Amino acid sequence: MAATLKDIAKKVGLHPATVSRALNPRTAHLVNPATVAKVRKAASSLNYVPNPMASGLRTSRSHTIGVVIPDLTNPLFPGMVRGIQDTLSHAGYTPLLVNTDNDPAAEESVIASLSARRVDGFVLATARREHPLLAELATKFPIVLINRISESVQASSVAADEQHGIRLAVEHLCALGHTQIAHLAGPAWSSTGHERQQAFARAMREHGLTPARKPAAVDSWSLEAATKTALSMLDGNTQTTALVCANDQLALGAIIAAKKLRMRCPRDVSVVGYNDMPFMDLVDPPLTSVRVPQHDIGAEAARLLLSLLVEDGTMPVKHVRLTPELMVRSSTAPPQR
Amino acid sequence: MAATLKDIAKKVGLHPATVSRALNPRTAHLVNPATVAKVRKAASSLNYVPNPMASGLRTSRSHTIGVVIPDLTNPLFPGMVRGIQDTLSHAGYTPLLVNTDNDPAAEESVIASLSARRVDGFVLATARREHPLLAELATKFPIVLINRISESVQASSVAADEQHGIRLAVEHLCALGHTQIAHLAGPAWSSTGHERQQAFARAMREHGLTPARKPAAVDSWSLEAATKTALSMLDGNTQTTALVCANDQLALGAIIAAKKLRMRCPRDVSVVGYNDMPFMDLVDPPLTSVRVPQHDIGAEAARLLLSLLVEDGTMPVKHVRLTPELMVRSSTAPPQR
DNA sequence: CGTGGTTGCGCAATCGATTGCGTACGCCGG
DNA sequence: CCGGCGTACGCAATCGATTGCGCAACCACG
Repeated sequence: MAATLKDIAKKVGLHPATVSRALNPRTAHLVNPATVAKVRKAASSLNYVPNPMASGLRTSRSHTIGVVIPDLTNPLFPGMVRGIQDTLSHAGYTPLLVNTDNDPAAEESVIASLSARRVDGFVLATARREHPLLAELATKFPIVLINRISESVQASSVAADEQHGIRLAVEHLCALGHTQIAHLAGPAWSSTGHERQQAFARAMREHGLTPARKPAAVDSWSLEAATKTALSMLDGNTQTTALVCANDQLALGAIIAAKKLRMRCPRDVSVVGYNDMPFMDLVDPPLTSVRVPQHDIGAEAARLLLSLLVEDGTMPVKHVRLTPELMVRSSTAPPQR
Repeated sequence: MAATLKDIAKKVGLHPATVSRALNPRTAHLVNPATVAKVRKAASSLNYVPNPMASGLRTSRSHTIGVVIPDLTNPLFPGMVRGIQDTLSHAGYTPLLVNTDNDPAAEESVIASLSARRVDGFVLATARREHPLLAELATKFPIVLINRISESVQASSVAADEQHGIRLAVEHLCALGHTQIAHLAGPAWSSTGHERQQAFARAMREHGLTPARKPAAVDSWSLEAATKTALSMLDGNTQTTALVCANDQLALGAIIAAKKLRMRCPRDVSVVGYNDMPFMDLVDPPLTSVRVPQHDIGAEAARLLLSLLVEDGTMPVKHVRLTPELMVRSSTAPPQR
């Protein structure tokens, strides 16, 4: 059905090998330019499309990249995925997307199946701060971590500048007049949770403030966990006037908790989120949030991985940090005293 | 590096062909059970993983499926994608996910690149009511349409029962006492837009009502377009007390338009959405919306496609309609008269 | 005219798995 | 003991593209 090199060869009266070289930009210089032109014309007239399985078999490169996401239905990730796809596809690579549901066992199995597919590399958004599985994976494949990073893994990464993002949030609250600010922290096993907590402590110090209370950390990035934790943070606590949350789900949970306690946001407590997921401008109240450049994170990660693939020599590990910005909305206001 | 059939063959003293047969469940019966066991043991001791490019080259089946989505950042789709993935991966297939940005030119190019990858079939969420490209694709590949369908394409499909969904919305509004109900319709080129509009007209007739005004249709599924259209619908129109919107983005746009006109939702106008995207319970006001079973739609589509792949004989075209349910929240209330 | 270097291209092996065909062997009944 | 049959397995071709090797033709130069 589909045309092959042999068909083209027959049509132009050349050997398939010559046709192969003529059609491959990297080897076309070995072939007479006039011949190349003839071959090109024949190829397009036959609607020739190279068979990636055949070339992959020979070269043992599949031109596919495994993209491992904890949960695609978390609106943070589709933007990154699109950034990855846009960049990879321009380079002739195809992403193979999988979910792990934040489950390490599922992660191991999807990584195994992607390896079985002979992907050329990985982009992973599932890193934990301690992550032996990825540490080992990094020894066998080119990999790039996104969003969540891991110092225990010897690999390049692309993420938001958490320090900067949290500082924007704290500065904003200070400028509004808040002094009693607390942090609703993400899970400590996640770099994002950990770094944002550290960043919060530092930003508060920089402003000469002490946190309104010790940070409370949720055990998962879910709205339900956040609601529970925020309830225990806010209950009977009239001091705290502002909450910096480690992501938007936590912020939404905090707002729900506040409502349950008959506190109003932002009147009684200001809340800042992180990530600025879609529609956060339409929730009640519209959420002030730190916007991370999702598409850029994905695109940059893909670019990094592509350069790893060409430089089979060990390119130095590179940690890219992209700058977030603060979207100020109505979940923050001056404290009512 | 990786073990091959030949390595196993050498280890157990058999021919690679025999090993291949022993390891393939479909042909294992041709081999002595004792031999099969021996081969299996050797395979696992060598960590043998079959090379999909080699087997694909020989069999000309890639065990990959193209999944074509208009826009992954639209929260409607990730749920479907996950349903597709969950089902396909259990069957040993890998989805290849691409976006089209609702752009027909982009669609053509991504379909071309998936064909170049030699996918075994397609799941498409990009159908228009007239869609020559897909009609032609259906003659060359097994395909299944999801969410949006197309009568001009000879292919199976899985979608929500729009008739039922819209009826739920209209019934709910009637039960609240509304009689002046209008429809904010989606683009007519989309089956979802078209069917929901038809369904609205019929549901109104069934309740002995006439629409408060002719349906106004947006030209794209975007919040911005919806805001503009809803503004012109509601401006100077004090009759209409309720709006059935063709999806959630349109509903959000309608709410924004109402606010701009100093109408309050639900006090002055009730609004019903469609799809029930994530976080629609947290927008202001919490949106009453028709929930479609996203995961099930994806899973069922994948199942349908898989059965198309085994029955290379022409399985009859099948149109599956899954039943939506209404999530009642606070964007609907009895009319204030 | 002979030598050396370059250019253009063909040959054939190779990647790993699959599969049609052939054959050896064992078992059975006659 | 022989013919017939079925089971278990090997052989070799095949899928389509890539690539090391080498041949032949060509040019230039001494």
